[in-house]
Amino acid sequence: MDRIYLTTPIFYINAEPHLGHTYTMVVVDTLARYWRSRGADTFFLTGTDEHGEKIAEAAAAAGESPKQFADRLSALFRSTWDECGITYDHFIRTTDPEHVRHVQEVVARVHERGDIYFGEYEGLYCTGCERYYTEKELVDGRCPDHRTVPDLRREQNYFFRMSRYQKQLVAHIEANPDWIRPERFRNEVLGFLREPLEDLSISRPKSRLTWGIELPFDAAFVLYVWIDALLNYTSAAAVRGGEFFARMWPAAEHVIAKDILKTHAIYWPTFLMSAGFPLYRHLNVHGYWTVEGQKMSKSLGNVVAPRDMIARYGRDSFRYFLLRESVFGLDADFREEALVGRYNGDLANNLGNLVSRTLSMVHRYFGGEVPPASCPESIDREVEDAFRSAEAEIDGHMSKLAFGRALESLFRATDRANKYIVETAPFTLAKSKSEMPRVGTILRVLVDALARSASLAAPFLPDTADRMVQLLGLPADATERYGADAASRIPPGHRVNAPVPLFPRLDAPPA
RNA sequence: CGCGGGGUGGAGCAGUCUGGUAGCUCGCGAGGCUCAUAACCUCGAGGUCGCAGGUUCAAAUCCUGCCCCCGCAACCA
Repeated sequence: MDRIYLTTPIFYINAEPHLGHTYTMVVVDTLARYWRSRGADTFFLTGTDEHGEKIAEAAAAAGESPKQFADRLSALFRSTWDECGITYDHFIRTTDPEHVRHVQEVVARVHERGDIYFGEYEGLYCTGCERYYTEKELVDGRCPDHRTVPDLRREQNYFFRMSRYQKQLVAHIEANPDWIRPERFRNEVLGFLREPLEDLSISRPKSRLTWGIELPFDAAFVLYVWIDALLNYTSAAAVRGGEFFARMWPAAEHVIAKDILKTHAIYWPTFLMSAGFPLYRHLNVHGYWTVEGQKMSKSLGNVVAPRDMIARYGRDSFRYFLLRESVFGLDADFREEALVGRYNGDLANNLGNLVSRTLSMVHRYFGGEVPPASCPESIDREVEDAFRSAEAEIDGHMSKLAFGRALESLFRATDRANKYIVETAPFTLAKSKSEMPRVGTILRVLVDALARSASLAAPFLPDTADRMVQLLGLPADATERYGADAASRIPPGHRVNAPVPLFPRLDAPPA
């Protein structure tokens, strides 16, 4: 696999960025950094979803035009990701003119193909919600939100012949067992698909909503927001030209949260089939975060804002916690106390301390110059092997999105290096002059271990890797290439900087 | 018979698909070291893997039944 086109959902801008969005971003950013460092042709797409009824309403409530509102919120998302150090390649907005053009082109093609027809929809409509409900969604025949009895309404709209592609979709899912992963979500989709698919209403009359993309074949309607939103994925590739599209789009890896499984596993692929595009390579579905055991919600007031966490703990610590403490695909619980525990246990005591004690000894015993490995012993190899194993394990885990496991592997290696210091006791040997060559060799092994740690940690802990590289006196791009050869570029006599604690220990979680 | 997730040493979790000495982090107890961020290292205590049956040479893992917990209005990854 030498190509990868990574996507996050484009976030709907009726809420501010929170823990959930951030998790998705961190996951994809980590994948992007990882694949880039492995030399893969990598593209990372994110953005904002800005059309639709809810945005129009929210804008009105804020006393702004929809476009003004969208500009403001989109900028907020973008700046939040910039502050988090997210390395996206393209930030798409569904209000971008190129996107609008792409959407209209594709919708026109699907229409020409005969997969869009004009029809009438009859359903139970709640005027308060401005949407239709199915009988199942109603509570005692009333709108669950407004407690009112919905009207039976008819509306004429355009429909996408989703039903036409059901068989083909089921066949694809069955032929590609890991196309939707983890498996529980694949099973859920196959469950949906046991029932006949209904065609999808893909228009809204302008009499009801104007904040959307106009249908290319009927100016009286705008496109249903989900079709508009899903097409962001191909849109961003298409604007880069046909060659880019042909090369990268089939390597698409979508990362989403479980709430939008149906749109991505059913609406999207059937629409792609109709449009004549290849399907994406994988749909990767993750779970939700609870906060201190409770559902995160505005009404409970427990929404975790990424900016607050970064301000309090730093980017890498927050990021580390999200990756280390969750299993991709399962729900996870965010507890600040646990974050502090991870910070102290893994980042400060294990990795940070290894950096500290190694550099400290290089300075104390060799004036900051990396000594030559003039006196090797067999135990030295165990440290090198630990990092080599870690690298192989990380590769295995990353291909399965097992971020927590990957980090575990990395920290097993740094832990091995910490034990090595006690086992070889260079600080004891240093008391006798004749042992100094051996002391130097031990420190050389440790400096190499630091370089390797930085290299392996870079996708997960980018700031930390940069700081380690700086402390080691290596060029800033030293972590860009991944792998165990990271160490080989440090010649004897190379000067390293004096240690600065990477992760000052935190005593207690703030209240 | 609504759907889904979960029940593994004191806490939080992994392992369950592809049965075969029950693992990780934290906490706890004892000892050690001093290069280091009150860190680090070693050893130890602590589990009938929700319950009951079944399959098997062998079950946390597969099968059956049962019990308990959580989520399923909206916001929303």
